[in-house]
Amino acid sequence: MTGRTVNSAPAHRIARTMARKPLPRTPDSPSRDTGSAPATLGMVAEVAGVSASTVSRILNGTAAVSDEKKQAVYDAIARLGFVPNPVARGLAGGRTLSIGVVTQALDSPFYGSALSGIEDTLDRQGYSALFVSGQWNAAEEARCIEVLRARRVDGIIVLTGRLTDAALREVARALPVVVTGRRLRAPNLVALDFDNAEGARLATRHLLDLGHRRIAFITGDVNHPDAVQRLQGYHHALQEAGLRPDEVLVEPGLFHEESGVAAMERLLARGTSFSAVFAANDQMAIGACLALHRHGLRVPEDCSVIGFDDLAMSRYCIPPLSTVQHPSYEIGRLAAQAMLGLLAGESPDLPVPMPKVVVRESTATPAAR
Amino acid sequence: MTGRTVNSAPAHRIARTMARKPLPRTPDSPSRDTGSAPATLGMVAEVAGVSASTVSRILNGTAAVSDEKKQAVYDAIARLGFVPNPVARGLAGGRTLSIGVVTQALDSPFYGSALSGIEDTLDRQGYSALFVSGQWNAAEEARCIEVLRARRVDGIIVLTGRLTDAALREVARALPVVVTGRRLRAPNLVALDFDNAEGARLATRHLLDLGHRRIAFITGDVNHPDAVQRLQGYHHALQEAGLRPDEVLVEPGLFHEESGVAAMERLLARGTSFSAVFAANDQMAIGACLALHRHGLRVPEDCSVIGFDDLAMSRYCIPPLSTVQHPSYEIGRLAAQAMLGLLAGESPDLPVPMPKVVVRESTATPAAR
DNA sequence: AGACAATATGAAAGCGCTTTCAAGCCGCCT
DNA sequence: AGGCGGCTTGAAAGCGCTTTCATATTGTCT
Repeated sequence: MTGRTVNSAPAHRIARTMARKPLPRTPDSPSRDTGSAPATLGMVAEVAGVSASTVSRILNGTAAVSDEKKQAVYDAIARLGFVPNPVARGLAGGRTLSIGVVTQALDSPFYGSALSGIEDTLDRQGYSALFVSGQWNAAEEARCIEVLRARRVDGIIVLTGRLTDAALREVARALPVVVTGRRLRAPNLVALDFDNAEGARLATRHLLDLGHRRIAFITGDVNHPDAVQRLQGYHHALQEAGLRPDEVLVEPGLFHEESGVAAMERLLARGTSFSAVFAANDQMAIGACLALHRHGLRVPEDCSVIGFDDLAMSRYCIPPLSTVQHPSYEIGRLAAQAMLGLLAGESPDLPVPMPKVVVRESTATPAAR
Repeated sequence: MTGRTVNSAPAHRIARTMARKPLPRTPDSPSRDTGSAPATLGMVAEVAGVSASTVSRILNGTAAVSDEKKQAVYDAIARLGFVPNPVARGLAGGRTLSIGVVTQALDSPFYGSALSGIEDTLDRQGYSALFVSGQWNAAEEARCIEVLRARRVDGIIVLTGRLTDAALREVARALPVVVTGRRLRAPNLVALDFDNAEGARLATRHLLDLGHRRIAFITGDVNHPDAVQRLQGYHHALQEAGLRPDEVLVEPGLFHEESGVAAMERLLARGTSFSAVFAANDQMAIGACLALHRHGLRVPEDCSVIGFDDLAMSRYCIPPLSTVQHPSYEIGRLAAQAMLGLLAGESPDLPVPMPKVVVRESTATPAAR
């Protein structure tokens, strides 16, 4: 009866079909709580001796209900162990109590903690997060958003991402949107922009203050807005100090460790001197440290290194990495809060923390020569 | 009309209520594709001149349909940009094409990549993953599972976790379950057990082979099954080598970097000699390295260090960390595959990769004294 | 040629919940 | 005392889709 064969169906269709009613569940002992089919609102109504509408009203607080019935309903709910079905709720009410989150990678140390911040905040309000990763790719991101919309999420949080502002605005016409890592004004959308340029300026400034003059910079992926802002901050600090940026000291990176070692290798191979390097994120800074180490150069004695992001692990590098605090967990939390605000019909205006440099042991006064 | 005030409603209720129809969406230009209400199956049916049932059948391949109508329907789908609503699908069909994943933390380098493996695999089959984190806490995990069941996921993947086997079996009575990090047989459940003890034995063995005799061990959180298995493996290797485990060399840790430095500090403070240390995971190994560094001890010259997990970053430590390969992405992938298998009514039996030691630069022959 | 089995299709009944809509009740006003 | 407004409540109509069930069409067999 269940194992109907469907020849023309694609593979996963067959799977779905066969999976139907996977457990014929023994239909004995009618009202056991675990194992038996979950209670429905209708069952609660019946047990409580009221109508479904009343139960719904009590659940949602959408209308006044007499205390007497309220009590009866609560009792019935407890007795049946009833939990409202969010799927049905989503269909009927148009809300699913779930928020889509477009991230770039689930396994990135930076985004990971932002996701954590989002989850914690949302969960507290009964919302669930649906994470999908865009793999640093605009097309993929667009697909993610389609998936999320298809799943009828109540709102979408985009962590940085490569979509155009216009695309985001378009999405916001249908759904509240919170986006990090860019400045953008649009109805039904809030942008949480972390001041990357300022952070980069501070990092460079820290190096300058220590007395460094030849400061190399390892950029992030230049397709990524954060990367260009950080480069600007680096330039800005240099100019403030009356230094002329030297293109020879700027090496492209891709935001991951390997690109950090590669960039440092190139810097070293080139033979230009520098006494410090600023990497556009901690992962590349760590890679750069390793490359220096391989060349017998000590950090910070022979070369100071500063990163960006202040990943949890940066505190445990050898030597512990000086870096710029980029509070990802906090940013995740703020993004989630902003979303909750939007959902509540407000136009939240949350203060994004300012970057701060965290001085640890990878930066020092340049060696006197 | 929309801004009805509901005094008795709790805060987030109000939010929900006010959020209704957040965009009165300009009801102009009737059938634009973006922005206007998404197409429904009914609309497709109408445009194609067939019944809804037929469209559904085509979509699901649940019955033969004439090529002619099929074509008409495909055309209509394309024209309207129709995407089936998974919420409605979930309600009607009992399936939501979503899989719940109970993890311990979203921001852990180890779990992060497992999640990545799960997402990649599931996504390819049209499933979405719903990640919730149990924060290393059985009660919280149980709550997570409740949330997932309430959301009517089609199955649940539990990454390790602290739930009892019995609890898991119980969950498996209602939903297919895949669990990692334990050995367990039950209907409708597959357990993917990585051989932690063997991995630990190999790591210890590696140190022994190098000539180390006094090998310290930093355990993981002893409430965590992985931790005890790894301790067993350590003991096992010692015994194989005819060495008597010395309790003085075993220090408890909590699986994170800070606990690694603390454990190493205690080891050092104690004054007992050892020429190598095996930490139950890479994060603690990294912490241990830092503590050694702070005491002016070099790795591996003064003390060899080996970790466990082979995190992406371990390759970039200074020195690059020798460790045991624990392919988390692959494990995530396998877990997802197992779930798909279960959903297809099979009893998948997937081979979990065996641990392998990865020798890098943090382990070496003990210094001759 | 008539009967019977396939085959293709549509109508309709849900899935579990929200939300009008309308009705029943009560108390208060003039 | 009659009527009107406010409160509580239930019936019923969906939300968008799947899945019987029944009906029409065709083909096949004797």
